[in-house]
Amino acid sequence: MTVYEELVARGLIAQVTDEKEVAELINTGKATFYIGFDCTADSLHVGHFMALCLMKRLQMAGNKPIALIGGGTTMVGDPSGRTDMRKMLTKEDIDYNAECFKRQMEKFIEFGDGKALMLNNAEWLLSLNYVELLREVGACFSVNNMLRAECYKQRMEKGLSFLEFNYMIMQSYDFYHMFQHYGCNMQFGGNDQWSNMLGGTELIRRKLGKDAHAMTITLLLNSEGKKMGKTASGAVWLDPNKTTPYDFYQYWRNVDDADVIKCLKMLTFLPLEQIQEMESWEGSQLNKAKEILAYELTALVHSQEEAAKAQETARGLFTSGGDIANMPATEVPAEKFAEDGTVGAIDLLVISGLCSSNGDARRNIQQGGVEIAGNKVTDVSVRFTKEDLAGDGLVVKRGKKNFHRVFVK
RNA sequence: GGGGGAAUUCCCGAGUGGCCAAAGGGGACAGACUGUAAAUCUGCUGGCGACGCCUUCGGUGGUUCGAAUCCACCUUCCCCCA
Repeated sequence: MTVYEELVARGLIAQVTDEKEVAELINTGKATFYIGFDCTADSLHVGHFMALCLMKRLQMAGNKPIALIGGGTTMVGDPSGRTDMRKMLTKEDIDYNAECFKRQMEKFIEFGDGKALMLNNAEWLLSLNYVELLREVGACFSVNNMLRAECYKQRMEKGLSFLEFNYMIMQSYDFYHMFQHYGCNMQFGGNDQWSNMLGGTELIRRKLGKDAHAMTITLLLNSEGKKMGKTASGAVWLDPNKTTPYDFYQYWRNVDDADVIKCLKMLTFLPLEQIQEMESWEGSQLNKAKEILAYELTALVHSQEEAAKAQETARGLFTSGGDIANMPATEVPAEKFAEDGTVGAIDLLVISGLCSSNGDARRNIQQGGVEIAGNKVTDVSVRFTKEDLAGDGLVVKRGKKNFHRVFVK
């Protein structure tokens, strides 16, 4: 099976400019391709992870990846897939974010020995001269065509600033620039980037009369058509300080039945044959597949060790007995104890972060959703002593899946 | 540049002087049922030392006993004309 065939089989490919040529290039290791990452946050998330995996797959096949950090494009802000304008980030924020991205990427892609490049488009975009750019590049773009692009269409109702309108031009210029200076002949990106990417191939054709290629990665959507990797509280981050390995593991452990196989194919490096075998699994058997998915991804993003820890903790909590050593834990500060040396159940819920306020904690208790040390708490006014919290402390549980250990030293 | 309209709690969206912590829906959360799944049903959804108090309806001032609601100015967005 060729690399390209494998990508197709895994469901990773959404659109390509010219299937035959793209397949030929990447199968023979002749592609120098780039994927752009705009630094809108201080950590990469699952969406980026997919892109990094793709880079890795292609790198293993002998192609040369360029990870492009969008220090320049982030100054403009990509309107694709957005219904409103992004918050404008300061130069300092962007630089900081770019630094964070860089560190995280180095864990996934091997950059030594010219095996891969990491570039920052701030390098060439920020010094562009406006009028010069308009004449050089602007003349190659048709506003009529741009307005027809999917990424702008949905903004026609809510409004689109001129700043954002230029995003496509910036991204196209990136490709044009790297085509000339780094021999970059292909661009990959999320499917929502398609029109921006075509802007680049078109620009290269017009300015240089040469062919460049583009390929988009299928967006990872769940069975309800929503982007995966998002929780109520935001994205699932790769930075362990923003999303702990345990939470990361749990996110994948909890995907819908309908999405497990797709995730395994698209996100893990497990051989396809092995995944195909799992496809025949049904009902509660799928739980096994979810565990594999969660373990594999946690191992890839964090480490084998972290994955094993998360798995052990989860098994302990959800099945029997349980190893509470790796459960998220918080020390109860001395000032939280009343004069009689006790803390209330409500305080413990808030201190542990399981509930956002006293009211929230009260509500959860009243609805029968709280357990402390294995006993259901039904009385809002239950209190605990320092002795109760000594040693390993107490395991506080909110709902079915949220555990936290609280203790005193 | 001229004219018209909009901004409400996590989101959508009612509310046009007291009955408003603010209808309804979505989402989230909790319970039952389950497989750490889905579907369904139920509850719940600003904060607090909680029959009370405090903060909230784009911002700042004002009118009033009383303002999400009225007035002025400002900010942002939409639509029409240029």
